[in-house]
Amino acid sequence: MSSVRQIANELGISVATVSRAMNQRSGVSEETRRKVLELAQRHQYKPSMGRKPTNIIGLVYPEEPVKSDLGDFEASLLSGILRGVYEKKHDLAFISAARDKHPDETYTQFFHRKGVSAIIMRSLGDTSLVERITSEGFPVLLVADRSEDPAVSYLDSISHDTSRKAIEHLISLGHKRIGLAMHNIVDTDHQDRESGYRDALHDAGIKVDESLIVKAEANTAGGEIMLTRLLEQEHPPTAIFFTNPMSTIGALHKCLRLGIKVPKDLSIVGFDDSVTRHQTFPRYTAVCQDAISLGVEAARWITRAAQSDEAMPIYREVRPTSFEVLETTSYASVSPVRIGPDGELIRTV
Amino acid sequence: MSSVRQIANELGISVATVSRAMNQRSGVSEETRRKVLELAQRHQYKPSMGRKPTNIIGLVYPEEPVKSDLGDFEASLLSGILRGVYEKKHDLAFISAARDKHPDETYTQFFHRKGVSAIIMRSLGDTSLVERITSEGFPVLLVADRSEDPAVSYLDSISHDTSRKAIEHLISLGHKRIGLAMHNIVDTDHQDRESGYRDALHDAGIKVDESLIVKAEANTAGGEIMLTRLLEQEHPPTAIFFTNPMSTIGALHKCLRLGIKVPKDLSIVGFDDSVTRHQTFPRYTAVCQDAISLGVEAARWITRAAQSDEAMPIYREVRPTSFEVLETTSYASVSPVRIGPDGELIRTV
DNA sequence: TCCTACAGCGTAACAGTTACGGGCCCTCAA
DNA sequence: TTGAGGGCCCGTAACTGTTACGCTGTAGGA
Repeated sequence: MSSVRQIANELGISVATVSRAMNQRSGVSEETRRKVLELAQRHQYKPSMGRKPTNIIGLVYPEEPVKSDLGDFEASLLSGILRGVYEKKHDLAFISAARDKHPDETYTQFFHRKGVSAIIMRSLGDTSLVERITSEGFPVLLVADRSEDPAVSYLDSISHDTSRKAIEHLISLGHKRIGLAMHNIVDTDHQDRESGYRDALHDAGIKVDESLIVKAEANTAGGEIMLTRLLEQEHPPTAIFFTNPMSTIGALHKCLRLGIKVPKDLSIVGFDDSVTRHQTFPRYTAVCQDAISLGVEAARWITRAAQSDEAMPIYREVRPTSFEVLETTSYASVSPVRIGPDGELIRTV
Repeated sequence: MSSVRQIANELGISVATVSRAMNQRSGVSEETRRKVLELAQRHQYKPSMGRKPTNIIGLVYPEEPVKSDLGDFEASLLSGILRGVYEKKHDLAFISAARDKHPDETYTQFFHRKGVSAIIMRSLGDTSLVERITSEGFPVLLVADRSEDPAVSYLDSISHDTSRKAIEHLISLGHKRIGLAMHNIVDTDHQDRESGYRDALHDAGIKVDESLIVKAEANTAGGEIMLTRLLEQEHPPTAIFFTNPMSTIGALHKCLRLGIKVPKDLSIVGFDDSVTRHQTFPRYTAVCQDAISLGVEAARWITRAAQSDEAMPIYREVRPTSFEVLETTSYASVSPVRIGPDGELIRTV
């Protein structure tokens, strides 16, 4: 209905100018460009490229560039997304949201210019971008996070109940001082895990000791740091819940290096996005989410949204996680270990 | 120069028919379609989509669908490729080579139809596809493998010399019976590592014992299997070279579980694509390749190839790997351990 | 005053795609 | 036998967006 020529007529300019304005080419005054983009937005203009429909799904990260090392979670999620997208005969393109978007053009215009008909978004803690894109009416699915905005569709996994179950498991083994080692970037997932931790302790009548909650980066170094920080305390915990796979790995290796026997001296509950829990020594008890199936499901929904012409109903799903007991949790130690000022191991009597 | 209308004229048909034939739409007889595609290939026809240049780089895997779990190497490689592609203001799309390519259309036509101007390919052991695409003149770079075909451009890392250095390191520590644990899918990388192993032993005057060379899948289970198979022998090795990160991890954990002291009882040299060697206990001595920088470099070259109009000169580079001594190699044990029929540990005197 | 340079824009020709309709052939019923 | 329908194949023409080329006006300097 609305074409380049229509916009040109309405503004009393030529189609060439409109096209130039749309594609960030030179030879257009800033004022004309702004008017064109503004009118295009009002008309919900979609370039239809000789009418040929495109079937590319975009995968958008807010950061630029994508952080150098795709973690285990991102890799598993991507595997799942690829599988789902291929199943529906679409392709997948990585799109950088920040790189070459013109400030005056809307995200809708930007994605159309890239030939992308719908996107899957990661938030990494900041959901403002997905809310803005949703408000433009462009089909977008937030994956592995949630948004307060009631218009945003998302697919997340919920770890509150399972985290709570994990802490209850520890309490049932006699643990009373339980540490919580979290990612220092707060998203809803980590809030979930923290509230599960607090609820379990509260219901068991154990007062939360804020000094037992530590935060660091979600990598092996962060795991070592958090373990050390917790065990250097005068009254160290007898069990720790790590909310991230990499920090769990780092902590387990630090224990091996220091001579801390897991689970005899210290019980550890970790988090797993795929099969990492089976690849450590000892295999760790974990709250598990299935990142692959999360990706598959996200891809299935977004391909449907890309194909349907009218707007999809808002979609919100939180998938349950599971709790798997392996080899790193046991009865609370009667003589908890702590780390001395020189890094040596001290057994409290 | 050659347009849809030109092809239509030459065949005495209409542009609509040509367009339909190109895009796998119905309403064209098979014979006409074949004639159109054949002539388009002869004319080196490139659809130029209203003259608008596309700048999407394709990432192509021969298998369909992409194997469910992107390994550490694939994830690191992808990180690097993304970084390089973004740096050059291009986008990256995953393309499935097998999914919806029409048998009669060439790969060049297929990629143009997808809006992809150049591709990076993974081989997974079979280089026939990249050779075929190269022969069509489409810009393609094979990454992390090599091809015999002199027309194929590739970027690989060579591990022969470094593998040899690793074995020489073991020999200098007094090891004489050294096991080789390989991936059961043979590509040039693994051939490299095997020949480095053989050359080092040969030059040291040690006869290769074929029973010390075992193969399995490149995952943790494969590592455990290979370790077991080697140590069950009557004259077990005192050191093992694992040519894959995941099998190295599996073997190290199996050692912890069995009570085999590394490196006192058994020395292990592993392989690393990123930073895995620092995330095990003990940290393992390894032949290291940098998958991220491999990806960055591949992306830089292919974006240049995508932008230049004429064909690029053939590009071939093999990047060196490095050898890093960490905590899993030491002097050859005087009383090598072996695994008994019931899985128990036996110390040979 | 005249010349040059450049930014901004329009005309027209180009690219590829598709709605519509028209032959052609086959089938089936009157 | 003939007419009606229907499906396949294809062409005409109208549509999409893009760009080479040239025009106009303005600013600056010789």
